[in-house]
Amino acid sequence: MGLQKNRGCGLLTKDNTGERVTIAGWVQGRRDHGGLIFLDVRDRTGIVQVVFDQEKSKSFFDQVEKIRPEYVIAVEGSVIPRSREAVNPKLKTGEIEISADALEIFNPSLTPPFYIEDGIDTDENLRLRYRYLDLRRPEMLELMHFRHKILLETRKYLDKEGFWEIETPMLTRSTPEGARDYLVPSRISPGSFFALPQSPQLFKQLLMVSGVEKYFQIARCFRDEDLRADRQPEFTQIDLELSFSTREKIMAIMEGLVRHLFLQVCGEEINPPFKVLSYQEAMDRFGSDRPDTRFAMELFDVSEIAAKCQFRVFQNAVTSGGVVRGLNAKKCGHYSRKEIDDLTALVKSWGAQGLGWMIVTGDGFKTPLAKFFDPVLLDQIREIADAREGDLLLFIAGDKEKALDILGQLRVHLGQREGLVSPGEKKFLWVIDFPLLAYDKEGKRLTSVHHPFTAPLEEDRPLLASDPLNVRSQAYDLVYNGVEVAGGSIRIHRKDIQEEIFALLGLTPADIEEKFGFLLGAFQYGAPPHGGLAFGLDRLIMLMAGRKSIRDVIAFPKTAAGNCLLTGAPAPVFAGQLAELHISPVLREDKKKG
RNA sequence: GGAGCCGUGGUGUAGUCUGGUAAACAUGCCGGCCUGUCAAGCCGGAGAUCGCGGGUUCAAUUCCCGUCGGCUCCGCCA
Repeated sequence: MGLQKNRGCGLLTKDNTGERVTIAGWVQGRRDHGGLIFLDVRDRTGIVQVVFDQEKSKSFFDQVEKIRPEYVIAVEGSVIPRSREAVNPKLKTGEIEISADALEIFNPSLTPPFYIEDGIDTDENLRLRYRYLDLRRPEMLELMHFRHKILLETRKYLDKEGFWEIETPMLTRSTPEGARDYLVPSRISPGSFFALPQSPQLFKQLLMVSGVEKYFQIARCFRDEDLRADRQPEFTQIDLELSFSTREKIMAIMEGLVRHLFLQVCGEEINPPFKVLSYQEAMDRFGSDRPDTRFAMELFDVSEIAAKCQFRVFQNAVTSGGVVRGLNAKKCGHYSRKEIDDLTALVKSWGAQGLGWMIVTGDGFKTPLAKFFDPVLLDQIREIADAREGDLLLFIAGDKEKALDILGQLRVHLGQREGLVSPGEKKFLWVIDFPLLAYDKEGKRLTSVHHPFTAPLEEDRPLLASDPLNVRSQAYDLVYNGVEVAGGSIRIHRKDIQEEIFALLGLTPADIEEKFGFLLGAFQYGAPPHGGLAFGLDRLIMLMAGRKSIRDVIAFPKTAAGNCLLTGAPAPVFAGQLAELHISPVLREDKKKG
């Protein structure tokens, strides 16, 4: 390599005027005037214009004429100011240009399949197949840089707080519960498999038993479930755990981390402590365990009033143990019948029986329900709903959990539709006191709401035996603008309680011994009280960067079908490889290819 | 596992509903001219069997069925 790059293209300014510099990068574009050729040269710092004059560049001007977009070149020259008319205010470096007197072409380039520039609207298929070109686009490179800064500042902050970064195995054992595992066959132990970790959960608890006291890891996690815009099969967590702490202390440290990241990486001030809501309150007020509190529109309960009205659907809901809850879509009284019908269809798609509605007018309510409510009841509704002229009240009747959930979704839908969220607004809050267990109707058994290692609230422990579904846990979720970005809990550190939980989850003593014997064993040798939390790093970065897809902040993401279009993974392997691993594929008839 | 949307020169789209000369526009690409452009300009040119397979029809980019790929959502994600 002849020419040695010594400057970033985008960093040159008129302060560099007169300097001899060597820049190197990719050709963004060319403007060929015959005897005068302009090239825009781009590297990760930005773009600078290089000018080649036929007279001055005689010895290599024929080379310059061959240069096309995305060629990789180096140019040596002097930084010269542009004349006033020639200044380009759109470029950071627009006040200067480089007058070239030496050129090296490192590599030509085919015409790229899409434009290497920001804001392209190209089939994602192509972007993923040519991911190396997609990442070359400045906005994508900047996202990678952004991600780097968040990782760096995370490490700085946690180090300062006394956390040690410790790596845990990627090849570990499959455990029941939770997501489907990615399995890795063992060559040395025929018929046995490793699993890729869904999270380093058990290892970090063992590190607490080991006396590490404060651990963290930027941990890659794997879950073999279907994908979403904000879900990839392999993803990264900021995972941490500490001993001798409390829920409140852990939450405070995390608030410090979030504040540090926003300040150092985005230059924005956010002010902990964050609001704390109990799960019950979050559900009652917002119909969600991850409420978006950037706008109000809180839910209200009209069950008692509904019980007294003549409308069968409402009456029946309440008498059969359910509820009638509602929300007030402020100033939406102008919605047409069709718009309300569309909302009805929407809530039906979420499982509602129907949608009750009342438009608040100057002299009462416009509603098909009018005949079922006497005026006293309507007045009560008006008060509970804080109904003013021009408002639209919406009601869902049914099972409490379902009604709340549907109203919660409806609330978010209306919030977006009505533009109630002001751009740039940031709302963090904690949700605590989750139920420890939930009933799985399909499997007809109890499952962990968080995970099986989550400690119950001390005061609820007696209920474990008598009323397990009403036991609350010492779990906490961090919610950012209606998205769960982190979750954690104080863990169980006693063998007997852990065994009790496993038993509630339907594991037999033999299962427990086989799958979790190592954990329970560790608890017998002085396990300290401990707890921790994990951030969904990709999701956090996505939100901080204002992106809609997690794929934008992952260098080499998978498609919705879990494929890598760049490498073609997953792919068949040679029969010999399978034989070595003592496995053979058994394809169902409908899954066979070719 | 289910639902919806999308697939037309390299790229982005139009055409498809209402079948009819095998396809239009922009940009990119190639060649020529051009010494102050930065979305350079002017002139010329090449480039698509309309994702793939089957069906209906005298005739299919267009209608039907299937399939593949991408995206979004539900289920799933302790």
